[in-house]
Amino acid sequence: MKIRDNYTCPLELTHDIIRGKWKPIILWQLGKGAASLSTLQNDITEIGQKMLLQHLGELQHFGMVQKQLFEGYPLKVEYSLTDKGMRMLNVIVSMQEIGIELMLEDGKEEFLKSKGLI
Amino acid sequence: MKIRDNYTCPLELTHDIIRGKWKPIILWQLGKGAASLSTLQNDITEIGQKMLLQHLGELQHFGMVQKQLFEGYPLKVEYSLTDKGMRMLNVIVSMQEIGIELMLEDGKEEFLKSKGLI
DNA sequence: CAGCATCCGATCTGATACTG
DNA sequence: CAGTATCAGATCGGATGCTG
Repeated sequence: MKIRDNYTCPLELTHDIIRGKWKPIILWQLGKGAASLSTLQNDITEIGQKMLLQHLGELQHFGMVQKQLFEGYPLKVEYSLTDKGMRMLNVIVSMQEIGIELMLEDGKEEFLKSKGLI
Repeated sequence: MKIRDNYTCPLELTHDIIRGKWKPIILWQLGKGAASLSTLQNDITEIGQKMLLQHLGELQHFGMVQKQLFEGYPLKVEYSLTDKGMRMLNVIVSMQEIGIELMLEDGKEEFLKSKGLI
């Protein structure tokens, strides 16, 4: 993603941070706790490794996610939310909640039930 | 914007609704009250007419915005938030708030003051 | 004033192949 | 397991000109 170096409005900044097809779901997953690259890739069905790494990198750039490296083989890495990331998670949670509301109003109860969301 | 006809997750739906460079600011502006096309274009500096119309159309598609036509010349149109749009505004407000927090932590007080945001 | 059509460069996404 | 490089197609953003 093209990263700007300044913003004309706070809204624009937040919008950029969660921009991209996979950013919200990555934050959502990390909200459950730290995870390795492969764990994330298993949990987020259909995401490719390249997009996962790219979006993780952008989230690190914005200070939402931190990476911890463990020495030795096999390689081990743990991604987790920073304090900022946890606060950003509030926005993600709001998005999830209103999304559920909208889907309910659109007659998607069955779908939501099948996902265990209601 | 390419519009999907189904979503695998509520978060994905909300993310799509506010996707695009100008959607959050358009919702923000309409949160202040109904507005005409030209009013919006004046208030949102730098947006072009095409993007404004396109994003307004998408917000209407998702039921966030409604359009009221007035008969006679000169033509008059009023865009405003629907009930859903007003609820979505809560997400936008959260985004603005966390954006302000992040900018403060990044030493942007002067900028925010100049905008009257703090 | 409100809105549409077209064209083009910039960006985004994803598949594939390769490295430590 | 974690991460990089490259390439192609889809999408996005914006400038411009035209219509009712």
